Amino acid sequence: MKSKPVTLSDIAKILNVSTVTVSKALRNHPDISPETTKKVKKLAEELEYTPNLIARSLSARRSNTIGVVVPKIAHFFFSSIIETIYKIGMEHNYEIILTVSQENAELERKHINTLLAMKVDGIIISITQQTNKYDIFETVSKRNVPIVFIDRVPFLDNINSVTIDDRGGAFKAVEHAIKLGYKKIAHFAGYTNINIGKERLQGFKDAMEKYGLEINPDWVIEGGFGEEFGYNAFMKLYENKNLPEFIFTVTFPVALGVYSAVKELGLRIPDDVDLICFGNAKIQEFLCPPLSCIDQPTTLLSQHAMEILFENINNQDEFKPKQIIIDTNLILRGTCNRSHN
Amino acid sequence: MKSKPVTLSDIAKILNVSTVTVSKALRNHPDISPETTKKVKKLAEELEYTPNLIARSLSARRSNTIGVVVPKIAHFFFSSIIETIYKIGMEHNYEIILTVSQENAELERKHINTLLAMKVDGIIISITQQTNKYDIFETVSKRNVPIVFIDRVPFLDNINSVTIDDRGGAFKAVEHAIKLGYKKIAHFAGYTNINIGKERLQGFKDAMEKYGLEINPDWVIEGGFGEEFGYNAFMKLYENKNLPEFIFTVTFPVALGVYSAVKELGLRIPDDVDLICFGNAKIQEFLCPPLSCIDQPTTLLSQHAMEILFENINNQDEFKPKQIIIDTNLILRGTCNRSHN
DNA sequence: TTGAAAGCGCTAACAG
DNA sequence: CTGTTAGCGCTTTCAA
Repeated sequence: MKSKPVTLSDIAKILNVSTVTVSKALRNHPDISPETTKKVKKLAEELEYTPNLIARSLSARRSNTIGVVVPKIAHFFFSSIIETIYKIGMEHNYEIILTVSQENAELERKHINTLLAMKVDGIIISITQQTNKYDIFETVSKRNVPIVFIDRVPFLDNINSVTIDDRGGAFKAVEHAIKLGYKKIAHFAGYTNINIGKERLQGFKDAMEKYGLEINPDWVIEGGFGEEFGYNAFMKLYENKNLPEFIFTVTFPVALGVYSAVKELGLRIPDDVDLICFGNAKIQEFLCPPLSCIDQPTTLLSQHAMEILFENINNQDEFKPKQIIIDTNLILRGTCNRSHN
Repeated sequence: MKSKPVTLSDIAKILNVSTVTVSKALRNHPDISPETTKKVKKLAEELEYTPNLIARSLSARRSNTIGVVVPKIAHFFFSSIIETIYKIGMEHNYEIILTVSQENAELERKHINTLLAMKVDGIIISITQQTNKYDIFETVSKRNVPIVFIDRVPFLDNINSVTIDDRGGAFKAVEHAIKLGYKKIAHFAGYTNINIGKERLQGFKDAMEKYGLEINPDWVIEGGFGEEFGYNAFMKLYENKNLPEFIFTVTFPVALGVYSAVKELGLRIPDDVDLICFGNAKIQEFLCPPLSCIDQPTTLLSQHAMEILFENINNQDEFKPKQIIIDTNLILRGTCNRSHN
């Protein structure tokens, strides 16, 4: 027995009131008397009425929906970011519409357009590693849709952004390595055309400079945020017989790639080469040896982003863009944790 | 300069045609002459027209949207399932509306209702570990919304489902352990009120029985699919001085919990206790020692689920529910991989 | 090949 | 407190 959904006017007819009354009653509008409200709600329940959110959005000009764009889902960092966004969204009665750019700027652009077309009330985005044209973001604000950038943000002023203190965090990591006695320090640097890559590289340089260590250009390698990059970069150094004593990697996956290469080559961490990465994941504790890292508080990141977004949504007019930078923590585990001479 | 979105009728007015013509032209409807179509499209582009998907959905009675409900996101298994669903959805021009039940049946129910209210064209769901009332699923089909269950499915006939061969996979794992010479074998079993728990337990029993090994009830422990469960279960056995030689865990996170406990207790894997888990994740290679497992092909899972869903969507009427069961592979790494006497 | 009419289900604004 | 009117932006008949 298939049935088509009951509507406001179905209820209205039965109760001999107007659809408006039903609509208001269902939304607890103070206009409506308690008895009427109760009557309406009772019947709605009996009839298993579900509001048509599409119709509601169209007429109310707000969808109670937030669009999210991330480069990837199955990823320690992003899946945790997303999870928090979902939780907070739910608490605020917002539905989340998540899209995945797959690190592809073209796709990212397409998703943003879709989100606009879906009339989301706001957008949270972490841009791809190749995003370098920013006009789509202008389209968004021309459309009056609040947007907040999170972690991976464009080089733009006057935007809402929540980022990690990438530079400071990187500095912390490298400084720690230096204090342990390491001198031949490499940085596997991701892509520096995007803020996180650029800033982390800068933090690395800051530390090297502060302690008067020379930066060997062969040991500052760009090329990605994923495992393959870490693997390849390490392999290349090995083949060139040019291994550093220590590596600071731009992300956890890159470090994983190093683990992979090291293992394959029969080397040992931290004896043959030691390392630390930017980005925390619980699983690091279980690695061999447990990987030390710079923690980026993902929950905080998402919380701030959502908070700003909601403020902006409810304040369209006189809202001034906010930039928040979140502090990092050095987490020491098996690597980067014993002195070296 | 904020602007409000241009609509069909804006374009229609300028071109001196009707909105219908514009609407059709934009959708390449054969009704419209090539020239008109071209003209319309050109102007639409110039004006940066974006269709209002909400309005479209309302009038077309289909949203081109698929609802997804999963228990968790930041989880090796689910994040990979989700990622594939997104990819496939995009290829078919469907938007995915993902919701997270947080292993909470009440929330799950709420999300399903929201998805119905959002008029999704179909639903893919992996149920929570506590879902035991199935009436909401009847509501879904009464509403004529195709639904396919994936991996964690209700005990119901005549539904679309794509599952892993949990029983067979568990059997494989335990059989392998037995052949290695293990006799004192435990199973950390999750919850058996749900198919994956029940079937994996059954597979464990099958193997034990086939090889004439006795099942020690103290070694078959229920209680969850997460790390804490694995940790606690192992700790309890240890305190009772009742450790098995080998543990088959119902999921990867449970195995991680065991690693955690083992490490804390100063024991060694696989010498003091060996193990294998159901569920594959690349990261297992990097554990200490690398964890062997039963691989569940997540991509296949999602692919089949999406395929069935699309078939069902495009075939509303004479569609017969399909059940697909996917085979598993034994993946041997550092654990469960050397003979024992 | 085009368009007029009607309506999807709901809500905002205003009047009673 | 309740209802009338109007319309959100689009698509689906169906007639011209």
